[in-house]
Order: sequence, then C-alpha cells, then structure tokens
Amino acid sequence: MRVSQFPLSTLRETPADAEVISHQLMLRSGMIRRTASGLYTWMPLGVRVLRKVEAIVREEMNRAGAIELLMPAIQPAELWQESGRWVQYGPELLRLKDRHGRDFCVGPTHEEIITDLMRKELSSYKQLPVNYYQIQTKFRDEVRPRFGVMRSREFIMKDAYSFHLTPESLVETYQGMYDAYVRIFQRLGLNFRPVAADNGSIGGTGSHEFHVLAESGEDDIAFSDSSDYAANIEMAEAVAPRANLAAPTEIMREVHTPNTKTIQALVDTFKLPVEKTVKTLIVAASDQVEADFVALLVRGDHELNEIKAEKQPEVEAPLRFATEEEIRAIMGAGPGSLGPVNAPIPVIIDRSVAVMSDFGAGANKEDYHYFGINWNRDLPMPRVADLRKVKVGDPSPDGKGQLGIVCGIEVGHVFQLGKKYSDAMNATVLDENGKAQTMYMGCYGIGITRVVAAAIEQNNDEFGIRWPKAMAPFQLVVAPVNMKKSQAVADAAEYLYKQLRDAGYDVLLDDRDMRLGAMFADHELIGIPHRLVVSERGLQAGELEYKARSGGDAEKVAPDDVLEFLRAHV
RNA sequence: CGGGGUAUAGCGCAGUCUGGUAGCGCGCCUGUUUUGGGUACAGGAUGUCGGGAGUUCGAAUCUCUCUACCCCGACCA
Repeated sequence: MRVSQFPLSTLRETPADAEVISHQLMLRSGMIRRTASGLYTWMPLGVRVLRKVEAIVREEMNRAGAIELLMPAIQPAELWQESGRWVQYGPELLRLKDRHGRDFCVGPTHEEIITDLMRKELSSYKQLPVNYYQIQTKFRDEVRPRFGVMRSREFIMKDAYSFHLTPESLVETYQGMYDAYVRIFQRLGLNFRPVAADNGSIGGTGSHEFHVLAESGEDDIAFSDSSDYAANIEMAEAVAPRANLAAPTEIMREVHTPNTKTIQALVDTFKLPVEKTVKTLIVAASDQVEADFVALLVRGDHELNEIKAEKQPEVEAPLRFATEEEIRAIMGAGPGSLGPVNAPIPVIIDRSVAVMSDFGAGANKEDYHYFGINWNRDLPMPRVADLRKVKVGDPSPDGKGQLGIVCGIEVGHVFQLGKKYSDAMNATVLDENGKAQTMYMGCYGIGITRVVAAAIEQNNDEFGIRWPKAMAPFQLVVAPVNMKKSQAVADAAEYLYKQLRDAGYDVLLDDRDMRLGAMFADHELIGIPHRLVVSERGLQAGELEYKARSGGDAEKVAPDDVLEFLRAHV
C-alpha cells in the first residue's frame, strides 16, 4: 500500500475528550472516529487491525472445531420473552418496533437466537455436540460509554455457543474453547491471564474470564508470580496462615485509650504492632441468626472482602454495614472502640485473626481497649472464615509463589451455561432411549474491538502504538528520503517495495513528499513494527537502514541481503 | 438516573466577567526554501461562536429554553 493512496489521517494533538491512552492513540493514529456517544467509525487503518484479529480468532475457532454462521443483529422480542430476558435485561437492551408495530431488539448477545435455531435443527443426540460461532456487531446501550471502543455501545464480538447431551461433553468443549482462547491471545502477542470467575446467578460448573493485563484495566486481578493461578480479586482465596496459634505471654488488661479511633492511632500511640490489632466491623445479620447484627474481624492491616463477607450464612445479602447509631445501640460503644470480648452478637473472624495471640481490640466501652487478648483463654474462638481481600505478597492459593495484583481488561469469557436457556426455550433432543433431553449449553465470547484497544493499552510509548506483530496494520514501512527529488532513491524505494510485496509482506510505502522526521513520527504513532529507510546517502554506501519500532539501534543492510535479513527479523 | 463541567475554524484553545469589526497555535492550500527526527519565510482559504427564543440601537458575551458531549458516582451476563 502506498501512503499516497491510503488515508493516514493522523492527528498531532490529542483530542480533549479522550481519557485513556488507547482511546487517544486510536484517535490520533486515525484508526477510529467518533460518530456519536459510544459509536465509532473504523477508519481504514483501524479496519486492517480488526481484520488481523478476526483472522486469528477465526483460524483458531475453526481449528477447535467450531463452525461459523451469522445470525441477525436485529432480534424478535418473542424469543427474548420466551427466555425471560425481555423483562430481565433492562434498559441496556435497545428495543425498537418495526413498521407493523412488532417488538424487536438490537442483539447484545445471541443465546436466544441460537437456542431457537438449534431446537429446530437438532433432533437427535447423534447430532451432538455442536459448536457454532459468529463474528458480528452487537449493541449494548451502556449507561455511560467511555474509554473509546473499550466500553462502547456498539462493538464487534466473536460469540460461540455449544450444545451437548451431557455435562461431560460440555466440559470437554469448554476445555477446548479455553485452550483455543489461550492460543488466540498468545498468537496476538498479548500479556494475558485466564482468570477464574464467578458464575453469578446462573450457577453451573465453570467460567473463566480472559484478561489482558494493563495499568488502566477496570478489574483487579490477583495472580501468582510463579504459576498460572489468577483470579478476580473478589474471588481470590486468602489462604490460612501456616503459623499455629502461639501461646499467650501477656495477661489481658483494659487500657484507657482516648482519641484512639483508628488502627493507625492505636499503632502510633501505644506502639502496638499492626499485626497485633484487629478491625471489628458490624454488618446486618441474616435470618439464620437470632441477633440483628454480626461482627466481622480482620487483622488491622487487612481489608474486608465484601463478596466473601456476603457469602457467610450469618450475613445478610446484600451486605449492609450498621450505622453508627445501630452500633452504639447494640455494642454500647462507637466505632473505634469495638472488639470481640464481651460482644453481644455473633462474631466471625478471618483466618489470620484466628492465629493471633496477645492482640489488642476495642473493649466495647468508649475510649477503652483490651490489650493482650488471647483466644480460648479470654474468650472462646469464634467461627473462622476467609473474609479478607488478598494483598500483594500473600501466598498463592495453589501453593506456588506469591500473589501480585494487576489491572485487567476483560477481553474474553468462556462460560458453562448449563440448561438456563435450553430449559426456558425447550431445546431438546432425543437420547438413545428415545426420551427428550434438554441440551446443555456453553457460550464463549471474545470482544474483538476491545482486544484492539486492550493491545494498545498494553503496548505503547511516548511516540505512539507499538503493535505486537500479529496485529500491526502493516508489517513494515519503506521510508524514502527525498523521493521526489532523487530519482535514484525513488527507483530503489519502488524496487524494494515491489520486492517486499512479492515476498508476501504487508508493506507500506511512504511516498509522501514530507520531511523524514514527520514521516517517522507518523510511522511510530501508528506503530508499524519495522522500518526501512532508503536514502541517497545510504545508496551510495550500498546500504539500507533498518530499525525496529520496539527499540534498539538502526542497522545497515545491503539491498541484496534485505529479504534474508527480514526473514530473520520480521 | 444523581452531581459537576464543556460547546468558538479540521484539532487544541483564548475571547464571555465589563455587549461594540471573530482571534491564537497546529493543521490545510499556493509559492520559495529546507532535506536523517514534526524546517524557515511569504501569501491564502475556512466559522450559522451547538440549536431556538428573548433583552438591546447592537449579543460569542446578558436571560430563558432545548440539544449534544465529557468527567465523578450509581448501574453492569
């Protein structure tokens, strides 16, 4: 491709309303233009990247045995009413009427359509399992679209749906999709993690999110520094400390602690190590217990994980913290003076608290703490549970290495749906006994457009985008110096361009009459991984100049050796 | 949906308080110049000042209203 025939609409200045780096760079490099809130036009440069991602996804889906089809973007309300989601989905579902007044929606996902299709197409277990996918534009009417195509309303998604007679078959396909996803993101050249995810209300046996790791990610991921373990921070288990409960060495005593309402104050004023302090949090109780409230204890330097707290049978879901008035009424003291000793309500303690000895906590008496508290001596050991958020440096739950925490951008999701939709929509096949069996389903999504943004989020520098090679809109660029003035340079550049194209490279010839610096700035902004400079000076010395976008010094290459050189570098 | 903000040339912004000829930088066009990191000089084009209504001799500027967009929050299989 010649730049003179390709719209390279780069921007020198950063548009004011772009917040995150990928959004800024996509606008500046001319990959996308905003059409309306959450709606973007993909410019030719951006489309080239999209197509490269799609091609890899398609290849790997095909390799994994999935079959491509294409379903309508506009879907009839009847199917959504049948699954129950017409009511359930809320305003994110864009609804519309046709000229006859019939209800439709713009598909945010395609479970209904595929389930309807499959119940008509499939009649026998012998036809199973099947796995169909499509790459298609979807629409979710986000409350607040932001970050460019990272959280847009219209987006391109690869979605796949599998159907099975048995859960075992579902698990097998699920694993196949999981493996395919790993290959896809590896081939794309992204730093990613499969992350154990919550199944939410659907239940079922398994769900993994695939996250691209980047500083601007919206989700916090806990990962092991020496194994594959990764989980959403809400899900990550804080493993029980290995240490046993140490024997008491102090007696329990009541201490007057005025103006000591925070852990920090306790540590500063009374020189108590923070590991010897506990936080006492009062939350509303469920009907499982007689009391109205429950006290949750975590170590002073730990934070409560609200999801874990909510899962305790004694705790009301959704989690609700007691107000200060409620706390005073029930505990007889305000926040900052609370503790487990003589607590009038049930107490649940975190695993780390269970191994603490000689520790300090509020006395449930205003401005007093107990120091030197010991379980089993001063009070019975309460119920122990995993209550806290994991933190950096915690041991990994799989026993290998330590946890780090990074931000992730969710770009893929594999999900064992089970029978949620097939039940609701009566999608059955006959088994070998001639009995109708509801099929098990799985669904597997990849946000194609989001992958593009996530890749930039992860791969950029002060000059612009640094595409992984599989995603770059062009593999290499030929930059002639003064092509319009020097016939020798023009000839050499044209020859090189032809030579590279014939060799199968996706190459861009920058035939604009521009200063070299400006050209370079463009090439770096749009992130072309490899650059070859043709100059009068170089030609006289019998050399071209090669430089990689990823860094390193420029190298001289003889024109005759260029193909061989590129085979080794590109 | 709640709170805050913005809207002036393709992009980034000033001008609005205190009403009086529509501005700057970058980009764009023409020419000369320069040619290994956004060259310099000269000339030029481009605006319903987001829309509507009002006040006024006169509105980008004051008032009312509508719209769009951005940020924070809530929401999010």
